Amino acid sequence: MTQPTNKLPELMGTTSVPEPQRSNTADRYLETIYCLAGEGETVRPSRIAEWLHVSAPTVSVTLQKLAHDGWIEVASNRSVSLTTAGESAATATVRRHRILERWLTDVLGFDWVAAHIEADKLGAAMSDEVLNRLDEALGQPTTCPHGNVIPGREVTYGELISLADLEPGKSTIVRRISEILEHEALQVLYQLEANDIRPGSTVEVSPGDGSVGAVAVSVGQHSAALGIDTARLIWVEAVDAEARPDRGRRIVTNGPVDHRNGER
Amino acid sequence: MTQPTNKLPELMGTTSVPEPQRSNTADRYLETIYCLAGEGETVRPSRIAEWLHVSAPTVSVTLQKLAHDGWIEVASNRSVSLTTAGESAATATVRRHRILERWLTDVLGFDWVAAHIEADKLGAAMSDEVLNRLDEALGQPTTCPHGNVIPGREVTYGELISLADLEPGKSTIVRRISEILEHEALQVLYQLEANDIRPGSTVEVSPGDGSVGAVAVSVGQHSAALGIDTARLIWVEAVDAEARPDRGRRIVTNGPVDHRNGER
DNA sequence: TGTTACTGTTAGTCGAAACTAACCCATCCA
DNA sequence: TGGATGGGTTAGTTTCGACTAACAGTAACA
Repeated sequence: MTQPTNKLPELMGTTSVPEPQRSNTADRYLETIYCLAGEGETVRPSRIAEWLHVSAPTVSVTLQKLAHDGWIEVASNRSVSLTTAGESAATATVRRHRILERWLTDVLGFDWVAAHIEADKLGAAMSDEVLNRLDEALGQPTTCPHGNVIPGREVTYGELISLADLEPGKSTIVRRISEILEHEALQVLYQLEANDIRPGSTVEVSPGDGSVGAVAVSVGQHSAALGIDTARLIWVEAVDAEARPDRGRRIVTNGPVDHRNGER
Repeated sequence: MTQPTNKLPELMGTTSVPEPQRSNTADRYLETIYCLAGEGETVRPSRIAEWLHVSAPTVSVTLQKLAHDGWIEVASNRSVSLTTAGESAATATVRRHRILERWLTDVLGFDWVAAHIEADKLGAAMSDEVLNRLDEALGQPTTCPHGNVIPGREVTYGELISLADLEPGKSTIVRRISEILEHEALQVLYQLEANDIRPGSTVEVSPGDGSVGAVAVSVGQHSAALGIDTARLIWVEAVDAEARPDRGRRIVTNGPVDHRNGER
């Protein structure tokens, strides 16, 4: 919708420059850039196109506009990063999405996939005021249902490693499932939930040796085989914590950002 | 937003004709027509323009499209009415709006005006599934906060008359505040709520005789003066019920529609 | 070194939904 | 009877955000 008519002026906040108004579309792009960067990927136009299911030219033009309006910067190698303003806009949108997911799963009983889809739709339409009251009613949760930290909140746990790197035979706790699945493999996300592979679950990689491109994990009573690409997107507590007491408990304020991966 | 891309096909429901898809804009027009007709007004293009705060040509073109798609019919005297399909689409949208208003006021604590504005934004983005679960969580309310019946629900009470027609000195119960205020005088709506003139409140018209274009009413301890145009939009229980036992209790399924007003 | 593949941009188009300007037509009243 | 007045429509424009087609630059490889 594009009617500027029944738009109430939001007079609260600073008295400085009247922040250029972002469209819903702009918010979706900023959110995408934020999430991709948070997953440790180099953010390129092609990746954004894939993530948002739009064409490359569309991304190209939109990025120009976002750069012109001061939300992002495009480096000479075409990699995209958020400006300070862009970052703060993005965190607001991400926060919105994650709180909504919590509401949809915890209060209304939706599964992860449905909650993600609905949160996407609702996020664009919900005012900050409604969101804040919802947040309060939910008891100010710290993470989304898949364990991604809600910006502004803090979560305490040990160092995280990918499930793909977990030593077989040792059990540990699932902490976070990457947002990448939400955009590229919803059916996988659905199956993880159905197999009870979720934040807080205790998992163990079975010491089977013949696995090729897959890991066998057991969760509670049952077991499941995961593709290695999927396992890489599931983050669990490192089990050698007591061997390295210097690492100890760690406070995470914005998701376990890990830039070691570099590009894919 | 206008991307047809990430649109999930809704395969549930009947196997008949694939109902032409309505845009959010179409829904807003249908809702408007439904409400105006429900208030007993003749629905004309100019009225719709006023209600939605858009220009006359915009309405003209949109109505042509709606008529072409079979949602409405335009009579030779330019009055607009809903087809069966249009009616059912409109009731769905109105239901959505009223349930959302209930949630926003009862659960999140918003005032009537804020709730109306937010419900407008959210209604367009919320899927039926989310709405239904919300409805259930709310205990399937029968009316919106101002007493307008949620389509599909039933409410039982006596015959309604306008507060402007209430005999002075007799006290009665407020049942419904017209939707017209939501679109044309939000500040009045706000003041009514602040003065506790709301469904369920007991009111009495003070027998002052010198009033010109206004009525003085008392609600509980305090009193307030209402413009006659406002009083006409507040519906209360008729007090002569026992004098006419044949009228008795009445079941209202879709708001106390009253066509006697004709045009304004 | 030259072809191929990948990535990205430019140019042009489309549809939705709003707008203004200008015209059409009926009614009312002097 | 002949203007004003007001409601409605037609025509044409704008903005947003998507698209396709076509072109440009760089890297890989034969």
